[in-house]
Amino acid sequence: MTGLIGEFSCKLDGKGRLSLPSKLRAQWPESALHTLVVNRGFEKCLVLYTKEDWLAEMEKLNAVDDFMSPEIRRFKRIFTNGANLMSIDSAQRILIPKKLLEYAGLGTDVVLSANGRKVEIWDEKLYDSELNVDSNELSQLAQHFHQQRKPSGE
Amino acid sequence: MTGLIGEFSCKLDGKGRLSLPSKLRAQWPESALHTLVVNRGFEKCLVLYTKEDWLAEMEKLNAVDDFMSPEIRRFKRIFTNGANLMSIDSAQRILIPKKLLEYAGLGTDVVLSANGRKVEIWDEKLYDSELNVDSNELSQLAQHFHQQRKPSGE
DNA sequence: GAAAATGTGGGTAATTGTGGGGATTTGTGA
DNA sequence: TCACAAATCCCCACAATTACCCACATTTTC
Repeated sequence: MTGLIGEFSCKLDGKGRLSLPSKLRAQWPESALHTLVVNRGFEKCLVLYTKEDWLAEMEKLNAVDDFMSPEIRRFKRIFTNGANLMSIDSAQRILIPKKLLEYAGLGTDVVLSANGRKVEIWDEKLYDSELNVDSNELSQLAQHFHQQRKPSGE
Repeated sequence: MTGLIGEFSCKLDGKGRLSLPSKLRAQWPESALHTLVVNRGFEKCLVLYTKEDWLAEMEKLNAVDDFMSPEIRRFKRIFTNGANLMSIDSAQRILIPKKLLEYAGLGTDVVLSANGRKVEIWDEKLYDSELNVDSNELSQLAQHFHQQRKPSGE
């Protein structure tokens, strides 16, 4: 449940429908497929969860009361963002809302990238350039990661 | 019941009527649709609840005694004041009172954003700018959230 | 290589969204 | 109390979107 794996190339048809690869579907329980949640990602991509996993994410947010401060409300809003419920049709596809298609700049060719409990949906070209690094940059990123990791480890 | 999900683009017609998207309606029991409550939001937006959920919000307020202070009384008054009971018409629309339209600056294009037990109603432009953050600001917000969360964890 | 399962595309019917006419109710001022 | 204007409600009509269905290409499995 917490270890989705896989990278898949798929096509979006003219109606904005995306068929979920069977190898991805197989990693979720049958029942979950009728209540999936898509949302904007922080980068120019979308994120796909089961409803259950999405609500679990939301739990964290709802632990803090709205009355608290404007910043809290804004933060929650930004996170909750464009979440949309959807279910797969008889051909194992989901219909992605227009607004989200635009947000992520999705064309015909897209890539699904599973990781943890979420699946990122990228336009293929953007995905390729996102993953395109030279070794210098990679080692810089690793260093940054290491520094950020320390404080919370204490 | 506690997990409304969805972001919807809708139009307000010239009469101030807003049709509720079917995917939102489907998340409430049929019976609730005839007793919805709209109110001013803390930001420049409106908030929509079922009557049941609204009453639950009121509970929070009533937990604090009126004797406490003038500010308490004023807050309660203002918060309670804007609340309007409404029901959907045969075309699945609600009629939003003029005063509230003005308060939230609602034009033709609005966005409904569901989260938890409430639905926020925003003018589309305001909504877009509310959600538009750069990464610096976002990390500040996240930090703020993190700090607020701690106390309740103890 | 054949059969099964999956991916892709599109047509059509049903549902939903949007707008507006006009009757009824409510509020206001003479 | 009446007349008038404004707001609200109840209809209907059309446009847009979505759900459902089928066909066929492609890939996988045996």
